[in-house]
Amino acid sequence: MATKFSRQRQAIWDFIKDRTDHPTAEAVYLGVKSACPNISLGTVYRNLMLMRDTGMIRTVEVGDGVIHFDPNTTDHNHFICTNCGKVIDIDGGDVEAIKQEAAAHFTGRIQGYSAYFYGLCPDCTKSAATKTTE
Amino acid sequence: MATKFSRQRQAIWDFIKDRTDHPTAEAVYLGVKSACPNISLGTVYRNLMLMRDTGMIRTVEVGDGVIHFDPNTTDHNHFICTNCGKVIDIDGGDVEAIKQEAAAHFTGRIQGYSAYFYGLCPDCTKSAATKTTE
DNA sequence: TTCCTTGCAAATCGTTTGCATAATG
DNA sequence: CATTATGCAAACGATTTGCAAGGAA
Repeated sequence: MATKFSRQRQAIWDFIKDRTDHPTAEAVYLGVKSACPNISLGTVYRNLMLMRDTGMIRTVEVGDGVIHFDPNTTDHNHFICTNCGKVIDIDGGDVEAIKQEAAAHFTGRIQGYSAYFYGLCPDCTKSAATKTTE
Repeated sequence: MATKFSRQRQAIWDFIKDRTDHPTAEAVYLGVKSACPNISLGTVYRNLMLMRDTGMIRTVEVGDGVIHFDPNTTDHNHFICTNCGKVIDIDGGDVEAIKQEAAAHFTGRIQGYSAYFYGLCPDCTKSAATKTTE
C-alpha cells in the first residue's frame, strides 16, 4: 500500500500531532477545516483510523461513547474529569509496575494495557472550591 | 423514584447478578428471553442503565464499541483477549497500589479507576500452541 | 387509582462504506 | 498512467426515546 500523502492527510496529521487534548474525529474535522475547507468527515475518519492502524496515533475510549485520538503512542495513563469530560495525560507513571501487578494475578500473557482514572480535574476542583455552597 | 420491581427487571437481575462474562445488552436480552419471552431490547437497556446508575452493576467499555455489563462493582481489573474478545476479571490485584502509582503523577484527586489489559487468554494461548504452524 | 414500566417503533448519533471523480507519485 | 484518496450520501449498528397501554403498590 503505497501511501500517497494527500493534502488532507497532511493537514490532519499537522493538526493532531502535537495535541494533548485527545480530540474526537468531529473535533479534528472542525480543526482541519481552515486548512481544508471542504474536507469530509469520512475522510477524517478514514485517515485517523489508518494512522491508528499504522501506529502513528492511538485511539482512546474514555467511556463517553466517542472515540478520542491521541498522538502520544507511548504507554501512559489517562485521567478523565467526571465534571467537564476533559481527558488528561498522566505522564511519568511506572506503567511497567502496573502491568506487573496485574500480571501477577492473571494466568495469560499480558501485552497491551490501558487505564483510565476518573475524578475532578485541577480546573474543576478549583471552581468547585470557589462556590462555597452547591 | 419508588422502584417497582417488575418481572422483567427481576429477570434481568437474576440473569446478570452472578455472571462473570460481562454480557452485552444483546446477550442479556437473549438470555432473559426464556424467562420473559416478549421482553424488548429497549427494556433491557433501560434496566441495565438504571442498575448502573443505582450502582447495582457497572458498565465496562472494552474497546469493541459495545457496552458490557458487570455485576462485580468492586474495584478490579479486566483482561480482554485480543483473539476471541473474551473479557476476564483479574481479581486480587492491589488496585489501591495502582491508583497510588498514578496519583503520584497527577495533581487532581483520583476517585474512580478502570484498567484494561490486552493479550491472549489462557484458552487462546493453548490453542495457538497446539497448531505448530499457522 | 397512581405512578412506574413496558413493548413497540421511530429517532439518534457516531462511524463505516460504495462509488464516481480527483489527486498523487 | 496506475493507484490511492477524496467527497458525498447512503448504510449501519448500538443505544435512546416518545407514547399508548399494562402492571405494581
